[in-house]
Amino acid sequence: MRLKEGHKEKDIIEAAVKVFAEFGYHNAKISTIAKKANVATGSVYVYYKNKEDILFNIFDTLWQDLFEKLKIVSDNNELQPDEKVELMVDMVFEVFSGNPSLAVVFVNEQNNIIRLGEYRFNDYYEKFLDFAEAVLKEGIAKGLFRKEIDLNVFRNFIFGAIRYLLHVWAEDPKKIGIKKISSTVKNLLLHGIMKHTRN
Amino acid sequence: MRLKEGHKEKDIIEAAVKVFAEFGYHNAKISTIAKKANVATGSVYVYYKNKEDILFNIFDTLWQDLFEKLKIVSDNNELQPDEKVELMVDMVFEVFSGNPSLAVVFVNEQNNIIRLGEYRFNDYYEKFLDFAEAVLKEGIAKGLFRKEIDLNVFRNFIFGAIRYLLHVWAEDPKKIGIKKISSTVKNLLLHGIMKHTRN
DNA sequence: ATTATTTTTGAATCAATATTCATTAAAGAT
DNA sequence: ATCTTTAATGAATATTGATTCAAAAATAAT
Repeated sequence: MRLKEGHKEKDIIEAAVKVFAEFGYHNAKISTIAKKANVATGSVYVYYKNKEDILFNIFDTLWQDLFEKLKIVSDNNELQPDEKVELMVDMVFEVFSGNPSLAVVFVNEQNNIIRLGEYRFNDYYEKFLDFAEAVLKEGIAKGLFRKEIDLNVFRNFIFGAIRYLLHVWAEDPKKIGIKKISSTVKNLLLHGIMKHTRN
Repeated sequence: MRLKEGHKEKDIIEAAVKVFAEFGYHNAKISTIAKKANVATGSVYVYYKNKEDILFNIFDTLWQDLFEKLKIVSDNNELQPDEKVELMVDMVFEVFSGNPSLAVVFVNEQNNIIRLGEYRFNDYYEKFLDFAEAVLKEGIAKGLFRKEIDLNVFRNFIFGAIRYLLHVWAEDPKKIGIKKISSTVKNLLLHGIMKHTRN
């Protein structure tokens, strides 16, 4: 018997994240990924069924990570809804903060993933938005948030805004600090841009 | 002499928008576009240099349209900054309201376009964000908007949120009305989600 | 009606690259 | 040391689809 040597499986995924981020899924060559992972082209197929399987793997891991962390915030009954919103925003940025390439892939390939027809990703994604919606609902129930906000629009609004800022940040992490981004997002989300003269 | 018959040029673009929206740029076949435009495959190359030229054309037209309309709002000195924000949001949704496929392409292929290395699109895009930034600045100068908001984060925040909602709407236009979306966006943007207890 | 010019056509070409697979290498078992 | 089993390799294969181009069709001019 011979054991698999090293961390090829992980090496390949990590290389793939970088290559997908740089070239985009469709322009990323398996041979480039293999080279970056210090592995032969054929070896990629020992560990993954095909190219899309690699992408799916990246997203699976990512979503699972996001959920796990989101759930901790969501389930914490000590927190007020507005604090939850803040922590959730922080959390998302935190997940990506060490890995800009992953953020780029997450944002850019979302639609590919859905088009490839793997329904589990729709589910992940729905579940994720449900968290956002639940917090808003809780805030409204507690009389803390304004009830005129449409829940469905809200959850996509926040998702879209964050997703995009993640992308902007990831394309050039030195340009704007992730701290500055997340604090502005939280601020905008809770209070909007206007000075408040009304109740 | 023989004249070009019909509106092949336009037919091809319109078919391409639909096909790109359905399959994504990379999975869209020229032959499919040709078929949908009632034209032979080769004819596509009479009117457009190649596949990316078609995509560029779509974006060129779109950005020009967006600018033109944005400028009218931006230049109107009768309007208060908050009114401008509202009108700008309306305007963007309006541009796409008759053509969901166009919205899908706009959102999904943005990164492709940038990766294809055509710098004019970066310029379009920067200029577009500058409008948003200018309005915020004006509002702050007039004491209407809060000055803590980071301009750079703001402009990407709003762009990302709208872009994404456009996408959600376009994927299933019957699901949420575009009116409901834009009014919620305006509301969220100006006032945030919290009831206001502070100044 | 014939000719000249331009458009349209779609099958053939060509390039790119994902995937396969026969071969080689390594590790453990005997 | 030899054998067995699994891992790793990368050149060869196969597919896909963008692009080309020689031929056909349409129109206008003569």
